[in-house]
Amino acid sequence: MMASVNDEEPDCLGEPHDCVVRELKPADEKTCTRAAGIFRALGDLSRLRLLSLLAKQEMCVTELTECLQDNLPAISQRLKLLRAERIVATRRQGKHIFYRLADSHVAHLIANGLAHGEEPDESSPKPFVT
Amino acid sequence: MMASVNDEEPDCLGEPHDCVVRELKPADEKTCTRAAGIFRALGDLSRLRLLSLLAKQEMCVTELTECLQDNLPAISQRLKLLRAERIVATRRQGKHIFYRLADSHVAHLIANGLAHGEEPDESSPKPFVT
DNA sequence: TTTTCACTTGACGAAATGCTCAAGTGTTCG
DNA sequence: CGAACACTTGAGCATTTCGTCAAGTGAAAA
Repeated sequence: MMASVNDEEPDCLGEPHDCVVRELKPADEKTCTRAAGIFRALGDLSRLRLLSLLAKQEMCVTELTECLQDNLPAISQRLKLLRAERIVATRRQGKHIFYRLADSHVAHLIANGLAHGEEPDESSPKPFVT
Repeated sequence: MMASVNDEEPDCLGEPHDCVVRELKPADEKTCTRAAGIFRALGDLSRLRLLSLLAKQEMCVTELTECLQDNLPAISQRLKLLRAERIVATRRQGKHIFYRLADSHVAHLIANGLAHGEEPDESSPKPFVT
């Protein structure tokens, strides 16, 4: 038995509903993979709090440690992941390594997500963020 | 002993660096939590592919099953999570339940993330993190 | 009412994730 | 040079998350 794809197909599978869209394809696989990677990296409370700081200004690891009231290796681990996803970029200055958001696109994404998070809980008018 | 917050403080902790930002705070906790929840929901390849379809048009579960070539309970589970995060909304019509993106803000966020995912890959291959 | 259909849900195992601790790197300063 | 400093990394763990399967729900047809 190899019911690999669909394990219990509805009878209406091949039939037209009100709108027929069987041939519609999801976005390109590589695009989705990359985008999902970014979203996943942003989808963690500790990392997002960190990024909300970097959205305001460049900071070094020690400063982040102070602002976030967390321990340094933990923060460094988060930064490592964010670096791997190219969400943040670094710059060394003397003994310190300064982190910043990698580009304006990422900054836009974060600002947008936080703006949505600010909205009153249930259904509400949607202010626009560009 | 309770070295709960910082386990190995750098000596420069209280000292000014080139820019002093010790008092800078991350974004509001509730805001971050909500935003991280949304990002986490978008940060999964299967769910993002599904959402890239709903970004194009409203679809019922069976149609999604066809377009995504996946089994129905798996898709229903993903929709359940997306519903919990209020990323999608539903409408019943006869036997079918149609799903759509919950609001334009979410649509904007998804479009934005996918647009970023489309950009030419700067340098390194895939980021893999442990 | 009973049956069918389209979909949802709970439970469980496998895999991925995040944190902590200890050790390691690369830079600067004495 | 060697020591101190700022940060990174690897390993081990507890927790979370995801897909699968079987059973359940509610609307509509019979």
